[in-house]
Order: sequence, then structure tokens, then C-alpha cells
Amino acid sequence: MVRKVRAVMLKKRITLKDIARETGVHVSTVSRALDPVERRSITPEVIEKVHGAAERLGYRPNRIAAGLRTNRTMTVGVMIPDITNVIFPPILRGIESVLEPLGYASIIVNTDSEKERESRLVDVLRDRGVDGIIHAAALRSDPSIARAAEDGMPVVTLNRRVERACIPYIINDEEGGIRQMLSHLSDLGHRSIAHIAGPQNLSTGQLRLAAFRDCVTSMKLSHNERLVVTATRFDEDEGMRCVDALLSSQEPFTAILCANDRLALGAIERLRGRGLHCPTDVSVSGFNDMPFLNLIRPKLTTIRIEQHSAGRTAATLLMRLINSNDLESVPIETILPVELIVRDSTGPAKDAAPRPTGRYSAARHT
Amino acid sequence: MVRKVRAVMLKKRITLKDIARETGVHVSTVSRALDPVERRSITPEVIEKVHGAAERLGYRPNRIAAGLRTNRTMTVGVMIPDITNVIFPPILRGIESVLEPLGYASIIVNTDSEKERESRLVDVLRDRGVDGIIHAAALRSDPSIARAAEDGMPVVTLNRRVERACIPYIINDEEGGIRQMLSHLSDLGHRSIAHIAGPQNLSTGQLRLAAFRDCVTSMKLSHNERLVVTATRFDEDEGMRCVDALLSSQEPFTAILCANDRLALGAIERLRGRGLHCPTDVSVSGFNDMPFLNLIRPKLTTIRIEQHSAGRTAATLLMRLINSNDLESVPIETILPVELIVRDSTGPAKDAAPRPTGRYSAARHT
DNA sequence: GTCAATCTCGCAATCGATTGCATGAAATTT
DNA sequence: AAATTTCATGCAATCGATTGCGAGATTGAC
Repeated sequence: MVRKVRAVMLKKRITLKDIARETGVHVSTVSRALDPVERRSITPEVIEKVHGAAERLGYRPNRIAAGLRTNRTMTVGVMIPDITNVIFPPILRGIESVLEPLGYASIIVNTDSEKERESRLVDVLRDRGVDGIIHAAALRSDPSIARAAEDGMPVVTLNRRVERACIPYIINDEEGGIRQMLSHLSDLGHRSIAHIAGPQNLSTGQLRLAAFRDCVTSMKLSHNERLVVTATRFDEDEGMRCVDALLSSQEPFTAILCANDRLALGAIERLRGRGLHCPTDVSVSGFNDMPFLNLIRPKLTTIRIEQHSAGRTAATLLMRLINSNDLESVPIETILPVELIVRDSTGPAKDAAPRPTGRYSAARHT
Repeated sequence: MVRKVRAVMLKKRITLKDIARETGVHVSTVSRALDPVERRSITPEVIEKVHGAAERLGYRPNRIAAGLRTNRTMTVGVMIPDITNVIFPPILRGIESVLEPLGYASIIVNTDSEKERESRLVDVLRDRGVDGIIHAAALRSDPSIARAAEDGMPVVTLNRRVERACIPYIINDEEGGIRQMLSHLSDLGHRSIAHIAGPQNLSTGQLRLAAFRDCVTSMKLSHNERLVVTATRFDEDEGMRCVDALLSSQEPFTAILCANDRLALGAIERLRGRGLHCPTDVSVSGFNDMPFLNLIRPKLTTIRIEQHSAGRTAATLLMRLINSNDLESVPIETILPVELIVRDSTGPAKDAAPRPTGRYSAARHT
């Protein structure tokens, strides 16, 4: 059955003018009486009268009009690659948790990690007069956001830093995470550790790979570039493909450190398909600690990133940029701590040599 | 290390007035020359000149100012319970896929299914002058959104319908989904089927329970109210608790139809903890087909809801409400089809009912 | 009791774009 | 050629709130 909607007349909006007429004072007085700051210079009884009338008439301030005059919309733009990626919703809730109490709303846009889409969206946000932008889209090179910042738009970036630009950035301690994971694996006796790296056009992919290389050498693990394969996307399919590549390279390894959880899940799945059990045959680790990981077997050992607090931090910094009279106080760099979460996907190296200088463990595959 | 941000002067914005000065025509002419509709009544050479100047100066229209005059912000509000719930991001992308090409942006708010928060957020959206609201927050009774609709605000609801209000709603074919699942289970030989129902203050929870009761009787399965337990939240913990309740009731059953996937996942987990294997001992089914289900063992048999297209549909209807001159054409009710996805968590009914403790031997119901 | 300082509030401009109406010129008709 | 229509553009009001400035009114000081 299909019923119809009837047309409805929009109810007239109550404005300052209505309150002014009602109370007999001028609209500017009404405006001041309603403004918690300007209120100081208004007689208590006028304030009383105005508030009474406002209440009675159901006055709601028109933010659009105020925004036109003050050039502030109380709106911020939030750019992310893709909201369906589970790591972003907690970030958004974190952002919201500081913005909403302050009366700010956010406009969220998905860039899909496409360069031109991203720069078009920056313009969309600017056209809408957002007071600032939180940029969590992971594309590394990005002229449009830098230009916006140069033009005076308050901007902070999350998980990424724009080179040569003076834009505050919040990043997670990627390197620390990689190091913790490597020493965890090392403690379990692993010496030949493979890495499934993330896309290199994303900063997380790049940072984690660089950290992997650094730590492997500084920890005196066997460093073999053939144990590094790079995924083109952060997803399970790529995790599978990279495992195939690792196995067919014939290089022996006893563990795979993956650049994120989804790669790790794909890797484990494919290992299983090839008759290799995790963690008995190969240990696999992830990164991010995304939701639902506790439901997937084996439970993944990973690095937890506090997405919610990253969002909070980004929003807090942006507020300081927007409202603070001394911008000098806003730190350019903020590094958030990460945490090693040991679960079931990592275990003792199967053929680990008793001494680090021993021979490599034998390959079990093929 | 902590470097500092330097203060930056906001670059002056180019306005219609600047273009008018540059081209020597009046600002109203500039406005018309730039408006694709009004453009008809302007000389081609003036249009040329104006567009040239606009291009050269880098003019970007001020939507705030336009919005004040036209009373349209090209913004819609989207209300959801919680963005971290994986079913909502696809809905949002669906909405965005319709809205963005039309020049609309959306403000997303999370209600956390709290009544007063929800009604406060309706006000927030109205204050911001959104042109319409898509309401996907599942609280069943809700005066504030109905009031907004009465005041002339275009509103559509998703996954829920506001009683007694003339608000177009989009729902999924919950009953059809339940029926499909029940006949699937019935085909597998199950006759005693338990139901873990969702929270009854959410419409999905309520609708699915009602459908379960209807279908069970109409399909002549054994109807036993003691095989129905109600969860207080849609999560794994509640799924576990409900399984405990079912098992301790001593009622025999061979399958559990759960009101959503998370309840099902919790149920399977707890069954396993009690020594019952899914699907060998008990079949379990979910609802929603949320992401990552393919990574969790056993792969869950469920009902797929097309979240993305639900979002698209909602947005399309809202656009019709906002822009159509005859609102009569907007259907009040839209029911979207669902699809049975058979995977590994359902199998042939075992002759014996589950016996967690082995203390009783259950007869099979007919 | 006069003058200055202070306080409260109104006036009017302003933010930038839109739009009904008016005007003068060009095009068309008679 | 005069009259009328059409057309392109300018004028000015408007949306609703904010805010610098100034006018009265009130208070206080000497």
C-alpha cells in the first residue's frame, strides 16, 4: 500500500525581532541580553524580560545568520578515507566527544584515498565555511590541504603529516609499536621475520615499513629484503596474495609481522589454506587492534591504537587553533602511545635456534 | 620536540562585489550570470566576462550568505544510534552517494539510543538549519522528530517508523527475512527452534520477535515461549547470557535464530564453551550480514540487509521531499528486500536436543 | 549643585548573496 | 515612424544576528 504525504507549511521561525517587539526593547539589546558575554552591560530586569520572552516564544537562534556576521559556523570538517573502515568510527566518536559539548558540529567526508576527490572535498568544506579541518585521510602528498592551511584555515592532521607545512599533526607511535612487536616475536625465538607492508602511498604503510627495517637491523635479526612484500591495499585479499608471494619466494621464515590487522587475517587464512597452522607453524601479528578481533580465531596478537583518544586529541588541538589567542601554544607534533596486545596468533618459533647466531630455521612450506 | 605554529592572517575572501567591481557590472548581474538558471536572461558576453573574472579571482560562493537569503543550507542531518556499529557506515556511504553529487553535505549525529539526547540533537540540527533529516536511530517512541516533521521539516526514517506520524519510512523486510530463515531451518529438519530476541525498545528487535512468533505458528513448528529469550543489548555478551538462559531452562531445541549477528556470535561462543558445537549440535543463525562475518568461524548463516541501498533510498526520498513540488508522489512506506545467506552455522538437525550437562535426555518435538 | 565618569541601551551598518521591481534600450509590430 | 513588447541590467530590500558608536540617563566626586 502506498499512502501519500501531505504538503505542510513551514512554521514561522521566531527571530530576535519578534522578541524585541514583544519586550519593547531594541533587537540589539535582545541580542546582547541573550549573549552570555555581552550580558554584563545589560540591566538584570531587561535580561529577565528578554529571557522570559525568548523562552515563551520558543526562540532558537539562527546560526546561519550569526555565522554570516561573525564568520564562524561552529562547524568543522573531518576528512577520512572511508567510514566503512572500522578504525575510523571510534576516531569520529572521539572527535565528537570534545566538539559537541562546545557546540560544534562536524561534516564528515570520505576521500576514498583519491587525490582529486580529496582536493575537491577540501574546497567543499571551505565553501561551507567550516571553522577548521581535521584531516585523517592518509594520502601522503597533498597540496590542497596545505594551501588551505596557508590561507589561514585551522587544520590538524591525524595519522599523517604534511611535509614542509606548519600543520600540527597527531600520529601514533608506529615505530614503537613495530619495535614492541618485533621484540615480542624475538622473545618467542623468531629470527626470520617476514613483513607484509601496507600501501606505500599511505603514511602508515610507509612508516611501519621503515620502522620494520630499522628495528630488524638494530635488533640484530636476520634482515632479508626478500621477506618484505608490499600490499597494494589494506585488506584480506592482499594479505593472502602477499602470503603466496612469501611462500613462493622459498625464503624461510617463522613469523609474519603484518602492517595491519586485515592483512594479518588474510595471511592467516591463506596460510591455513596452504596447510600451515597459526601460530604452531607460523606466528602472525597485526596492527591497529580493530573491533571484533576477539571473535576471530586464532585471536590476533596486535598493536592497539587508541583511536578514540586520537580523535579527542585532534579535536582538542583544533579547538586550540581556532579559539586560542596564542597559537604558539599548539604543539606541531603529538605522538600517541600504542600498546602491545598479545593473544593467540603468536607463539614460540617452531625450529628456533637456541642462540641468535644459529642457522635459520628450515622452511616448512611447499 | 615541540615546535610552534605561527599565527596566520586569514586571506580575504572573494565576493560577488569584487567581481562586480572588476567587471563593471552590478553585483546582482554577477549573481545572475553565475546562476545556471537565471543565466538565461543575461547577455552571453557579460556571462563570459563575469565567468572570466570569477575564474581569475578564484571566486567561491559563500553558501552561508546564500543560505541566509534562500533559507536552504544544502545540508541534511543524519541521526544514527552509534557510528561504531558496523551496520551504519555503509548506510552513510549510501546516503552520501546520493547527496554529494547534488551538492548536499550531511551532519551526522549519534544518539546512543538515548531519548533525551536524541531530542536535543533534533534541535541541534534544526538550529543549524538543515534542509531535512534522515533518522536512522532506532528508538521507537519519539516525539521530537515527529514535532519537527509537523513543523514542516522534511524527514524520512530508516529501519523504523514513527507511529501516528505521516513520515515516510524505509524498512527492511524483517518478516520476510525471519520467514526465510525459519523455512531454511525447517528444511534442515529443525522443529524446536529457539529465538534470542533483540531489545524490545528498538524496532528491529520488536519486529523480528513478532515475525518469529507469527511464522513459527504459521509454519506449524513447535511454539514454546520458553524458547524465546530477550537480550537487553545487541551484543555478544547478551548472546552468551541468553544461551545460558536457554540451556538452563531445560527446554530442548536444535537451533537458535538470533535477532542479529552479534547475538549469534556470542551464542556460538558460549555454546562452544558449554561443549556444544555449531552446527553439529546446534544450528545458529544471525541477521544483518555485517562485515567481517566471512572471517569468523563457523561462517554465519544470516539474512543480508542491503545497508548501502537502504541509505541511497532514504536519501533519494528525502531529496524528493525537499525538492519535489508534489510531495504527493513520495511513498509513505518502502520495504526493501532481504536475502538469505546460507553459510556454515546451520546444518541438519541432530535427533537429540542439546545436552550440556548430560543430565537429561530430551525428546525431539514435532 | 555642577561636572565628569559610568552605565544602559538604541541606531544603523554590516556580513554576502538573492530577487522583485524598475528602467532604459533594443527589437518587434502595426 | 509610432507604439508596444522584449530584453538586459541596475536598484534596493531582504534574510537574522552582531557590534562599533553615540546619546541619554544615572551615579559619584568635589
